[in-house]
Amino acid sequence: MQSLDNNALRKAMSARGLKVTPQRMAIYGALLSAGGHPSAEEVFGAVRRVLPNVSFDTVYRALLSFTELGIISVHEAGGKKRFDPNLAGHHHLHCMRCNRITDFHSPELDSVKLPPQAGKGFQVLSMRMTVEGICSACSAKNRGRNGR
Amino acid sequence: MQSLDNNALRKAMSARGLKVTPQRMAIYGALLSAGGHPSAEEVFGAVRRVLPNVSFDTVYRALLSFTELGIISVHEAGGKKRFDPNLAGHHHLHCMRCNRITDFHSPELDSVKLPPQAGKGFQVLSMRMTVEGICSACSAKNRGRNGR
DNA sequence: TTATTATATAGGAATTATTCTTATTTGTCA
DNA sequence: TGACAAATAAGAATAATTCCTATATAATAA
Ligand SMILES: [Mn+2]
Ligand SMILES: [Mn+2]
Ligand SMILES: [Zn+2]
Ligand SMILES: [Zn+2]
Repeated sequence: MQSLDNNALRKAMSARGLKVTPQRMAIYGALLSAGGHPSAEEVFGAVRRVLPNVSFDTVYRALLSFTELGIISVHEAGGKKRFDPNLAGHHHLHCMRCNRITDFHSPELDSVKLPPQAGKGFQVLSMRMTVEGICSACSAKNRGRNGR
Repeated sequence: MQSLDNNALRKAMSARGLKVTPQRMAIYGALLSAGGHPSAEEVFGAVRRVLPNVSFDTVYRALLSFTELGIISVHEAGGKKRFDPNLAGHHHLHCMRCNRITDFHSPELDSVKLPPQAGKGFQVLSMRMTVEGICSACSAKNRGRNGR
């Protein structure tokens, strides 16, 4: 998983006039350590273990700022935002039952070009495939109850 | 745009034990007439012109039911759900500024297969590419103010 | 180092989208 | 037609996100 080291993180922030605060450093670190695609609430929980007085709003705003900087990305799933520090180009499996999001890589997908008439004047920032379905854990649960 | 006629709609509902109510029929119709990828609020506004006493909750629940039936789809964008009656396989451009969602078609994308290790035990229901960026209208706005 | 100042933060309130509750109504099926 | 599970309207409740304001702090320049 490709992400920024502390130095590159500081640089990314100051390059855009954002102050380098202990909160922001810790929040990025917490996002990494949380693993997967955590919600703001989950990142908040993780940061709290390092900075017990950080506020939820600060965490939320920092995550949105990071997104603006383009150093993380965000997905909306299950009615909430999920944050993703993985800078490597990749795609996602999204379970409609438990809302778990899993990465996958596909050189084939990455090389697809947009039909030219599609993006007429549209400035592309990212392209990602989202595969919706039911994860194996959730299918397993049902097997016991319903059948299938 | 591929969608259901009244008859197919009735059939889809009763096939799954859902009652065919005037509200549901009107809500589906309103979703079609609203055009594009309306929010629940927007569909509500459209239905109201036909059934002035329908409640927001009824609209919202109907849209979720339709999604479960698989006769419409949902996208989360800009913090809210956006509903899509277009049954034809297609993909989306999503403007990060105004949250406008635009369809595009791509046989190339549709033919891409998942890397086999990706969906290990994952039951795929749909695959769609989301292209994020800035639409031409939003870029135009900025040209006046900032430059770019 | 110190003073200056634009930003950022904590804490809590407000807002917005979504979901729930309850009393009443209505499709569906026998 | 009659029984009844399911659906609806209306409004309350909840959950996620955003806003407000007083205080604190990182960055910058002297
Ligand atoms: Mn990811
Ligand atoms: Mn569409
Ligand atoms: Zn799952
Ligand atoms: Zn736009």
